[in-house]
Amino acid sequence: MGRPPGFDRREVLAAVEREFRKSGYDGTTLDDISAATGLGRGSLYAAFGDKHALFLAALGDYCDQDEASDAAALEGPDETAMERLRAYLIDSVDRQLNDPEQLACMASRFTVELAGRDQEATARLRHGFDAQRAALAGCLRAAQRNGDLDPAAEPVTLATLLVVGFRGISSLIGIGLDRAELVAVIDAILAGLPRPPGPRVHQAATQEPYSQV
Amino acid sequence: MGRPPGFDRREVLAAVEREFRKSGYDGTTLDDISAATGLGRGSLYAAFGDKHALFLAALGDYCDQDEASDAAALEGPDETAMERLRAYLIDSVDRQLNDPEQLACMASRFTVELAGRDQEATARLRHGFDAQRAALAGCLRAAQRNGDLDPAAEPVTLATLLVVGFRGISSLIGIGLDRAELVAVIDAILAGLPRPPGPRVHQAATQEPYSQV
DNA sequence: AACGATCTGGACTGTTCAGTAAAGAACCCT
DNA sequence: AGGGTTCTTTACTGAACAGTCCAGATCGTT
Repeated sequence: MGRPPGFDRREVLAAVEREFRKSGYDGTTLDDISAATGLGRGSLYAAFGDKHALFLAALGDYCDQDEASDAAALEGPDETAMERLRAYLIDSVDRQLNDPEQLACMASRFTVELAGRDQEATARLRHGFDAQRAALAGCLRAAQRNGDLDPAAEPVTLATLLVVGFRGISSLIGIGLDRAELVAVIDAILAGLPRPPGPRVHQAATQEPYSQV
Repeated sequence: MGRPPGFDRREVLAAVEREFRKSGYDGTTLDDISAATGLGRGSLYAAFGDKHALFLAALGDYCDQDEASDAAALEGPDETAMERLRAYLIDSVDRQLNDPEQLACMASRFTVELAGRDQEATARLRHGFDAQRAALAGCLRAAQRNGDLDPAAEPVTLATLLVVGFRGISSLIGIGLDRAELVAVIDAILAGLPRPPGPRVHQAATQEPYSQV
């Protein structure tokens, strides 16, 4: 038994992830990572391998956490499914807006940057997309059971629509859309989800959002 | 009067744009650009300035064309406004899917990559966003005049929603969503736009899309 | 307390990068 | 047809890059 590592793997990967997220894959140098983590290049290579392996480790760690937190945020009783959906979207906007540098999430950024170029990263991102969509579809099914959503609607298509909205919003925050506009878009998306047919008259333009902030 | 340039500026900028779009700003080298355009580094520097200026020129040229083609595609009689809207979204998907490398559009890519880092590029991208949104809002107002859309709805918010969808779809093509899924999402977005209140009963989940492919 | 295995960090290497400069080729005008 | 101006290409430069290596520090074990 020799000397144990003097760093926490999760903490290091979080710092690495942030660097990559800030400057992109090509724009991040090992010196940047070394400065951000406080580890020398030798330590980084010994612990994680080369730059690409280090990136994949950070991406994997990020996706794991993201998938778990998405599932947790969208899990719950059928009665509040629509509220969870709205809170999930608003929260993701707020998290990015409150970020000191308003960086887009790892998934939004690297889906665009690495598609068709880094197969391993793309595969991991695809898995993350499937997980996010599945969590959203589960929440939509709960809403259907509660009578908030048309039971004839296809949950996976609507979940894909929500991920599309999520990614689109995440990328557009970068050019300076403000919170009020984004919240209005989120409410317009949710207002457009198909309501169940029945006695309640649908008046999309004037209806109340599912919950207020 | 000396020797005139032996290249067409638009053609060169189109090749430059494609290189940047493929590999990103940091990932594109002047050698790549030199090979793609057939021009030496010296000619490029003399004609456009340094790498950043060259990028801005290519971005500006791309945005100019994009803004013009968006405006043209969405202009037309009120009666077919909804059809133009759908055709516009479907066309943009098809253009990207038929691209030999399925590259995301310039705007989608660099909005994410350069936000908070390149102010000049971000300003140009913001201008492009505003133009795209304005063109969509104009088309939505036409749909309102034709009675296809709730006159109480706010066209700019809905136009923002459509840009969000546009950008989200563009980025998600990269991880392998197929055309059928994307068309279903587009139809779900359009089906969710608020219909005018009135005798016609709204049954979102089962209604027909505005036109079939 | 001393040993040995492991971690650590800075120096080193070959490569590639953006940008420059100068020599040579091509073209318009007179 | 020739002169002058502009374009084009090649070779060059200093900096920055990813990745390697090794001497020294650190800690669990015996």
